[in-house]
Amino acid sequence: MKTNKQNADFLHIGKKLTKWYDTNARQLPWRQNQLPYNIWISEIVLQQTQVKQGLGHYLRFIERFPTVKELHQASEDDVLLYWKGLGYYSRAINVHKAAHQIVEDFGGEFPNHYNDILKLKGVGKYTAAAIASICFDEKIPAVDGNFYRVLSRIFADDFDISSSKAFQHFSDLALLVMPDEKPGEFNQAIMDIGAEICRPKNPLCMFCPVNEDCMAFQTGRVSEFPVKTIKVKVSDLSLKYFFVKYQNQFLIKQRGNDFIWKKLYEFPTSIPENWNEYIINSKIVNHKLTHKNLSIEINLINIDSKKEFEKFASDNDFLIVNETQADEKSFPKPLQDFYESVCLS
DNA sequence: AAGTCGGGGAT
DNA sequence: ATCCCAGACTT
Repeated sequence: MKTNKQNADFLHIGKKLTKWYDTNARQLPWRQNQLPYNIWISEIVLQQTQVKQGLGHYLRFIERFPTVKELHQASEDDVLLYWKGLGYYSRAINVHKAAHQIVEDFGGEFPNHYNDILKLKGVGKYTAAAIASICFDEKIPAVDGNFYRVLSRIFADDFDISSSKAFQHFSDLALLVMPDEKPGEFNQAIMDIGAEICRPKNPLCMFCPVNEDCMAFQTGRVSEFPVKTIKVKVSDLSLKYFFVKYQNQFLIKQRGNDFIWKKLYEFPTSIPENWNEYIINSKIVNHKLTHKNLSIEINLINIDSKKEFEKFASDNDFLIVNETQADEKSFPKPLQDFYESVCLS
């Protein structure tokens, strides 16, 4: 940290942001109260997810699992079902595990200090800081992508946000700005400013409450920040599935806890040699993930022998389900789309 | 310290 | 097409 920054007083910036939040905060369901459980779920849902995308999942999740108790009692499959289509499925696995931690390690009471909150599965430094500041008034900056962007612009700071040291760097910077009072409101102010005003592209600097204090804006260099050197690499991946039907039933199996689509259900990836002649339809579905371009071949196959169908399922550990039963499982987006299109036709 | 994990939206 | 999003976990 540069000495001139340490000696200067930037607290007035934080106070302006907190004051702005008082009258400009977005009205969001988890902000109606400050229940740790609701704030926690909202934070997990919104990891790498925009409010617009996560809001519906949040509401359905809270309705199905209103408190830690219901989440603790639920099966992992049920939690995954309510995460279907949201992505980053380890979040669902971990949020379920964390509910068990809260019951077994914290007596069913949500931990009320940063260091304890940090022990929960799926809760890292950002999320622990967000919960601790919003629910328990702890003065810890919740440093995320919004912080990187807002602070890098306010200080015209070219520190590489793709560096593993960025978190520490911007945490130090945040403490120069963060007031002692209302830490939760300050953190949420950065979230809202980052989402609505200090946007990645086309920021609305004319509406920013701290544009007078923003070094990037004052020097006309807002578009130069934040600095990010590492680009995303995208690779190609081909997958092959067989949608094996016998009357109104078909076969599924749960994926492993590694690779993509953790613990979601999928169709068989191979069939017996002599079944090839029963394939009645084959289509290619292209599906884009953040780091992969998927090409998925899905073969539709009708089996008329109940005995063969059940033997294959039994020998290879597949689950036999009908449409209603499948609706209670979580499938990857492209497989869900295919399965729905087959059942509709 | 680097790699990996989804899906949707904006540009 | 490319980038970003209320990041965390594994190696």
